[in-house]
Amino acid sequence: MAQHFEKPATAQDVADLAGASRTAVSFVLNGKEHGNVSAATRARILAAAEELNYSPHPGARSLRTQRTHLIGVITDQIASSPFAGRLLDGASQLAGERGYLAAVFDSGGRVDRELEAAQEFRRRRVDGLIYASMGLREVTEIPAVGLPTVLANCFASDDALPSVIPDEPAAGAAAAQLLLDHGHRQIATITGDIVIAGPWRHEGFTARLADHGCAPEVFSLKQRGWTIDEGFRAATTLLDRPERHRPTAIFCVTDRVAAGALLAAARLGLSVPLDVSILGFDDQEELAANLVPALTTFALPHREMGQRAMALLADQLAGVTPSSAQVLLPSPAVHRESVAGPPATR
Amino acid sequence: MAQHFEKPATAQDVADLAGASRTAVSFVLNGKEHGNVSAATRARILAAAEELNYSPHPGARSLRTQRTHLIGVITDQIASSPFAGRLLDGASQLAGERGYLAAVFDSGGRVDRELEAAQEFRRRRVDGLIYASMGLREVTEIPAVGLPTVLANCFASDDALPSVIPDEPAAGAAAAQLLLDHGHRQIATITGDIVIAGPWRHEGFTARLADHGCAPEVFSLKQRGWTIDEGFRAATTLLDRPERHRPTAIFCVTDRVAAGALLAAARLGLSVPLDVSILGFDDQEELAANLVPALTTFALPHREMGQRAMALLADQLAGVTPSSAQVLLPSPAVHRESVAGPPATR
DNA sequence: TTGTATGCGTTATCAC
DNA sequence: GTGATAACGCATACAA
Repeated sequence: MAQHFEKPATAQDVADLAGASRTAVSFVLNGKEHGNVSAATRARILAAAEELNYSPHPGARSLRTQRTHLIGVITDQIASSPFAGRLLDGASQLAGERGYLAAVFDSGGRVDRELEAAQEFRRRRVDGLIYASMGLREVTEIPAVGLPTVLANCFASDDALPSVIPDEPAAGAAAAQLLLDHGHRQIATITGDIVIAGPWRHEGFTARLADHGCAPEVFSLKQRGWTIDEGFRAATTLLDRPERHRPTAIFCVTDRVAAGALLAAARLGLSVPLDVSILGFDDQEELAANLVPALTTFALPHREMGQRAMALLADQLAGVTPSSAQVLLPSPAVHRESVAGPPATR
Repeated sequence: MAQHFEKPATAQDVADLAGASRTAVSFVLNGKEHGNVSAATRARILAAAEELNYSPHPGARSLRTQRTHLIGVITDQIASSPFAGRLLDGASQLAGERGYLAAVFDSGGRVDRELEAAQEFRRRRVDGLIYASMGLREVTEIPAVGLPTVLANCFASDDALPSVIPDEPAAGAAAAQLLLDHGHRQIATITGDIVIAGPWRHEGFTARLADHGCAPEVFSLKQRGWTIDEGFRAATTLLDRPERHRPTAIFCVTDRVAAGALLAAARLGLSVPLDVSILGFDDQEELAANLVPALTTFALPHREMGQRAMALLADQLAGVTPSSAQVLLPSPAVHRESVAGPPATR
């Protein structure tokens, strides 16, 4: 079965080899033979197509059908984010399964390049657009209106466009539940409102705690945001106390912050998770898994967001109207070593 | 200047509006008006095209010209590598500048998916292929032979395909020079042959040192590879000695190894860079910049590799024969805090 | 200098 | 059941 890449075969070639008409070939290969074609010719056509390694010329097809089976993916910064690859990979993979090809254009967060991307994709006659963001955010100006568009990891203010985003409150609640299940009652959080996800996570977290008659001590980061350093300082404040006033568990809004908290605990001579449990969020590659102890955290569903967004778009292009404007995806827990029960003495 | 995305205009529309022929339109828009078209009609055509926001239908064009202006990029794992985004972004950006659109397919390192990708791209009638690897490596089986192909961050055994890779020996030499320039003479290296880049870097490093009558103490990693843990143990061996037998600088084959070395120094009560300088390699995102002290290292030219590979391919598609089969790119130093001069007492 | 005609490979309509 | 035939939008050889 040698691969020959010489000159691609045409439908006419297939028809000739099969002793049939182009019409028959087209019908068979597109599954439109509604009893229009005999089983015998059908078989011959299939065999001929296989033999010639035939695949229809996408240009010709798009000329006729007005569809390119191309999807444009516009991202901000996502190409240089540690999570980004997974989202893109999920989107690309699902595109393949549905007969589409995904082309990615990274805007680097610059609006002018987003517009440029949209125009380029329009020139290319893409069938639809996916607009993906590195961090969860609300998006106001979506370029390239007029093309079917789905938002991934971002959402439109007015829900004008379908979007798929992580269910942050649910993840916060799951985080609370995890700590409650381990028996913790004296719980602190290090949080912040630098990005939109922070408050949402926190809301779900405190709500679930409240369900169990518990209220966390809240340390709110007001700095520029999310750094290891800030986590270190915040955790030092929370932990540098007599044992009975010290939280037995800290939920950190971010793995970076959690890394700082781990450092702070070590600096104070506290063992994690024996003296205090530390729970992160994000499952940031190369960080969470390599800390000592390895960080228990929650993984944002980046790959799944890419997949679902593409699936939504493919459905829409197939004429299926989306059941809901917004898809919420769970962030599964990643159990590692930084969370255990509270100290026996408490 | 409202954006109207209704029905794309055709060349005929432009011709009608300009009061000219389709031929003239085609000539003007493709720069083929070799004195075939009057300046007046030329101006009218340009104005009409602008007015209608005209862009030629790529399907129709590809049908006619047998070129899709599409480039397929096949990667292994690259979508989930921290460096990957930069390479892809560089390739994608340069593709845009040259009138191409890059579509990425991640094989996840699995050969069957590489073949699948090549076939999909062939079906799509891409004009050429870029084959990009996450880590520098020799590549044996390139699928989709028959299409113009350029290798990025990998190379073919027989140099059958043009490739663009980092100049590892030169980078090693630059690392040596950096330490020499700071006045170091008692130098150690932590290296290994787990990936092909290691020995190449090391070779350049020792050669440059030899030029200055210097020979490093070599600690060769024989373990599975590249981890922080291994770096820690290796550096402990090198540093846990009386001062006069201790190297004043260590060149680590990898940032991960350097991170371990930093830890080891801290554990031994040695200050970096006051007591010992640590030099890394890779400029691994989220790691090198966030270590304490921030790591001085070398940045692999991922973006540039993507750009150059795409440029090479575009040249080749334009009929320019590549000047050399292999392009070597430098890895610039990233000066941070972990390298200084040797202690004054030495 | 401009216009006309043809073919690229498909799909789909419509007589046969 | 099957086989001509038109049309999609563009580039270009050739006629005017």
